[in-house]
Amino acid sequence: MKNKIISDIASLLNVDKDLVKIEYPKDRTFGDYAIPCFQFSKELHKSPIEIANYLKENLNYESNVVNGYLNIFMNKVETTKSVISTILAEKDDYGNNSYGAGKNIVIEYSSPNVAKPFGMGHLRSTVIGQALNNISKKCGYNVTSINYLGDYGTQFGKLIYAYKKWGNEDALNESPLDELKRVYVKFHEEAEKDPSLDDEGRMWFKKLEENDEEALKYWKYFKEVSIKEFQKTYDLLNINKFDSYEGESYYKDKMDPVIDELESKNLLKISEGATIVELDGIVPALIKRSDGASLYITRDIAALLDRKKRYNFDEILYVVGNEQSLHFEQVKQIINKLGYDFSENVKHIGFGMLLLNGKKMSTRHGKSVILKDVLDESIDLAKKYILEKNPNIDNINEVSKKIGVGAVIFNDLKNYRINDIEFNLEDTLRFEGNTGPYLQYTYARINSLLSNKQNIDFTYDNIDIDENKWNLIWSLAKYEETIITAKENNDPSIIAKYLLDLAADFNKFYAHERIVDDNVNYAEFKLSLCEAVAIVIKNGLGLLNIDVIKQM
RNA sequence: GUCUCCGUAGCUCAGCUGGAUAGAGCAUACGCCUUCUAAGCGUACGGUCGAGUGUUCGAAUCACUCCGGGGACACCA
Repeated sequence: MKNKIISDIASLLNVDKDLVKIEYPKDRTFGDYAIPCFQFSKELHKSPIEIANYLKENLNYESNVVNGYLNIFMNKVETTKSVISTILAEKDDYGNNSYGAGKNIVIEYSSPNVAKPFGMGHLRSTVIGQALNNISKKCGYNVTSINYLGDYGTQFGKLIYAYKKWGNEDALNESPLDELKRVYVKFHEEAEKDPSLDDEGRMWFKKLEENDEEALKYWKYFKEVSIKEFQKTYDLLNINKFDSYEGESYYKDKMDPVIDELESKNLLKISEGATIVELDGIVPALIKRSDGASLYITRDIAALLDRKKRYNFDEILYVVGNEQSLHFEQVKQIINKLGYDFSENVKHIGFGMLLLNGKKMSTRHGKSVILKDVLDESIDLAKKYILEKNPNIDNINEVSKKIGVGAVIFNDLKNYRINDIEFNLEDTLRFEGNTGPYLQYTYARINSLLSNKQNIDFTYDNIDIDENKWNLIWSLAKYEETIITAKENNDPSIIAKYLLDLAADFNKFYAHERIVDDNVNYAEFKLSLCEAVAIVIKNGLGLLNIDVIKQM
């Protein structure tokens, strides 16, 4: 429809299609679409009002002219028929589109560190990445999800040394991650007093790189127990599996060819004993330490080239915190300098930090906040609130899990991802206002209405589509383009905001008239509208990886 | 110091590929359940869009400068 209006106007005015802008009026009573006519003035040498009036006279749409805008009104009955019948027919498939059809997209996200607790620091990457995964699939992309586990690096040298020195096997068997965390924290405390420990750690990492048997044995064990532990958190978040769990270690033997390639293209320089690549406008990238050991960026380049070969992606998303933006700039420049042409399809999907009382949630010195603990706490709090509202509820454990976890996810996704967010469990779980529970409540309310639906054919004769209903229907009609906008911006918050608006439209409609009407035909129409809303809320929350609840 | 992100109502934030009187939620005050879940709906209160200059028919939105805050910046990832 949008495209048809644009081409109609472009051909009528004989201007380029790109010059025609179509937007939604600020005030919904102005119209359904608005075409500002100011930009045509220059080219056509007429006033915007004249042009708008000319369009009104010559286009076959119901419209009016205000302040240089042409406001277009849709045929309410026809649009309503089409929207409701489409949604009820397509259900979970409503909003599926071909924006990314035939394209491969690789998304790297979550990426917790082996041998460390799955901390809050990885929450944002996990939920944003999973949402982008769902959204991309909805847009027709062939998605490959990668959990780039932090299973390699100097910290493993430190950890092996620390475990050998202070570790306790019984404790390790009982609660592996706690014991590993304990010795790791111990290492940092001791290293502050005795810096030579850092050298020991580096030495053990070097052994690991050289496939030393003892080092490898510890490393494998640490990884194994960690992955088992992580899955408990993923289960809570409804994340089944990733297409790949190849972590940094996978690229252990794939870095030398990259270094050779850099060498052969004369990009390497030695500076202060380290091997670097000089870049344009930004600081040089350190490829090898002065002791010859590899660094993060070297692996990332190896991984990127490897993934390009294996997945032949059209686009690759790295869902990693804002603080790494320089790193990804370096990676892209190096790829360019190596002569590859896909660096513009490498996208760093940055996000702000989670703050606790205005401060960063830290992982150093054992102060990390464990994600699973927070989710469990959220579930408990949700349970308490739900029982206050509805003491006789069925399936309290399942409901509080869905609300508690959903609230945490929604809180993370509702704002533009670049911004920092203050994490406050009380606010996150508020059952009023712009929250996950508000959406789940709206869904449950509709669900209870739907028991009155008879699933009979109804007609649109004598059906009054007033302002509240029309706003709701028009919102439903915008779902698909909202998904595409979310993908274009790689920003799940666009969906979250849409759902809040949709729920507000529904609740307004619900508050102002009775749905189960004495007139059976009218009731059936309204219940069909309600069902359509429920389908879209479920569908949209699904994209955010949040479950709905039938009763709460 | 350099680069970068951010600065909108008391608080948390939308709006930012320029467009019509700057919008929500929370908080505060009041109102709406003998009928579908009041976890809802409504009314009121609340803004020099950090400051300034410029570009434009038009700037919260773009450019530049300044102020304030966060982050990154060589052997961590």
